Amino acid sequence: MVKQTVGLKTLAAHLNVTVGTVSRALNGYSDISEATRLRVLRAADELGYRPNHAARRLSTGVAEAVAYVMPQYSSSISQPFVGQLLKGLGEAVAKRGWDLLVAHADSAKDELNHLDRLVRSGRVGGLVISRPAKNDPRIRLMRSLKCPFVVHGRTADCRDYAWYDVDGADAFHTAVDHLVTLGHGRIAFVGAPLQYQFAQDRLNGYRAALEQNGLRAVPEFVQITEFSDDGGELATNVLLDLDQPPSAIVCISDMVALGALAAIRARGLTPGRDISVIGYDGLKVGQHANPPLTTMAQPQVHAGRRLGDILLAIIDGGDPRDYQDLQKAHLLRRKTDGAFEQTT
Amino acid sequence: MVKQTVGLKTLAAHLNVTVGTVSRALNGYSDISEATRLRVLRAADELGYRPNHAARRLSTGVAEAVAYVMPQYSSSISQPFVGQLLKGLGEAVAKRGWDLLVAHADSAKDELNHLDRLVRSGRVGGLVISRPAKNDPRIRLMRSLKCPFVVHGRTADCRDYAWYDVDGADAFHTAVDHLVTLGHGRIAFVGAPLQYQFAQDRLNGYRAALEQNGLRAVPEFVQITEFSDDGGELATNVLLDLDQPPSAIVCISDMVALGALAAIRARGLTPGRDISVIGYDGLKVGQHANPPLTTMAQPQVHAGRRLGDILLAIIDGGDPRDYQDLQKAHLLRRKTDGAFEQTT
DNA sequence: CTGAAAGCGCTTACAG
DNA sequence: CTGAAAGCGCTTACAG
Repeated sequence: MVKQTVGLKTLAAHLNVTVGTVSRALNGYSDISEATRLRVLRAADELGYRPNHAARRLSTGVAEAVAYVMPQYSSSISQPFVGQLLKGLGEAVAKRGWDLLVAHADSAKDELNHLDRLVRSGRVGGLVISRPAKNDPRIRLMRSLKCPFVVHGRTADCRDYAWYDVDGADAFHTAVDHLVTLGHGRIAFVGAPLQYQFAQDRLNGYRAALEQNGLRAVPEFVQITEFSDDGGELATNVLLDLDQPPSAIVCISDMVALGALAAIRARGLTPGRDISVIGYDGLKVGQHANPPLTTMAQPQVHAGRRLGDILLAIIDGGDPRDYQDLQKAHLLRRKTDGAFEQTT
Repeated sequence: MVKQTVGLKTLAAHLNVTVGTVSRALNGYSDISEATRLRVLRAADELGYRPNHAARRLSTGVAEAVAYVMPQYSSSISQPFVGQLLKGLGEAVAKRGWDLLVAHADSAKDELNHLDRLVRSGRVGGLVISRPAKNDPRIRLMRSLKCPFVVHGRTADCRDYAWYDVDGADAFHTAVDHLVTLGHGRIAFVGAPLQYQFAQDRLNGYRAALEQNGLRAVPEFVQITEFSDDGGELATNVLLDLDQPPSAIVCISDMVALGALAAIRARGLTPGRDISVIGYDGLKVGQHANPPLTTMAQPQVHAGRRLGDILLAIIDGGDPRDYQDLQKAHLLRRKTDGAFEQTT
């Protein structure tokens, strides 16, 4: 509603030149006399000129904006990193004076519609998609629209697009190896529904490590549950009720692990002594758990910043396949991993 | 970069009418024959028409977008709620087909500049500003630009604009009252720098409750520290080192309270028995603390949704003073509040 | 080096 | 009820 008070026209009149000249001076064209350029720049600054964004976009056809697609799986756990990510992303696009939009939808279908509208109406010139499903329709959509995008995470086949991910398979392999070193042989996995690739990756890592360490894969030791502390608590209770319960549990996230700790404590057992637990994420709050949670910590690379830089590079014409960034998580030992003790 | 493939022109040609007619049909003008409207709507749907956003904005002058200004104080604690808030805000604006932008800046000066650009270039038609300082320059800016805005929180003088806030003074009054009921007389406050109004409000509530309960205000019992768990730990150590330490501590946030618990445990004391702690926020993770954290929980009203609705109402011409929403927090007892025991 | 003018894709009075 | 046309505020070949 704020009426555009000073536009190119005002500026031009003020300086006794045409709007074309003002525009070229402002946009750094080379065929403008230094004197004119300076006069224009000064006047623009003094009068507080702000180019009308819509007009420029209509004229140039470039959106000067990208969107972040909020993860659908919005349980408590997903929240902490959203703020961080947005901050980094914002920084990356701000360097160029571009805008950052956030897109969100309740149902998958709404989301596709929303994204289609966003890119086809010319609102955004690129997208970052987070937490993809195994065969994510959003990725197919962006492909068909030929819209630049980068994925935070990976799908089953991730050869042909840009992505940034942390190696979940490797992380769970490491976690299991660590527990084996501590003497554990009965190691369980508490995971989330496998439609999300990250859930599958982490399970794969667990299984591979079991096999490589010559451990038998006990079917009941794989519990798929809700991606939350409550889910973790439920699943852990099932594990503890087994005739032969595990002596260690790797959890798909710190939040799930927090639930596992609660279940263990509720039985009068001590996590880290009677049964080991390792989480994933490296959340700061894990440090305040009871006892402090051992976890596979994600590298503190600023994922948002990196995703933004990648997206801009692709928009500039870079080959998406040149931007595939796989980070490793590392073991952060706190107090919930301990040596196996042949008590019972 | 995706060329606008089907525009009004394509549609018009396809239907043998003019673009004006198509536009009017699409926008629900009343002076269009039902038959034409249907034909147009169908064709638009079939051809997958998406109006060019920039063109429409240039033509109508309305931005069809609002921005959320990320809080500057971006320590770990601020993150959890950002995701939630954005989701609610997104829902509110999506109902109208508007976009949600996020703005963020490192320095206060950058931020003002950024916001000025955002509104004066016509990118957004309204703003939600969170966590205001006592006399927030962003609010002054929006006023001078006559740009609609709603504040998440309040400043010292909040009579003339729209806001949504939780009553921090009341919450800390309640917390202190509760501790007094439990027999505590030496109650400390761990807070954050007072440039932020919420920090001042909560301190005010603490002080008012002290006075009303006839308790002496001990200057050393007010500790201003960094807004984080580390800050809470530091401040609590100072309190415990006092000749006459407090028997209870109210903390400005759950994250700060988590730090307080760590400091207490480190001395072999038991929170909730030897010394009581009450946090603020009602974060789920507090439940997994050692022991589970008693806290003043914020109401589960969807703040983002509410902020969005308020902003849109104001943009529609509503009087900002009609949209001032003060919610109350409530005491959520877990395990860190206990009766005072005259031991020492 | 600068001016004059067309064009980006919509919306919306104004005729008829 | 529909058409013809101006206009939103920029950018950018094209002349000169």
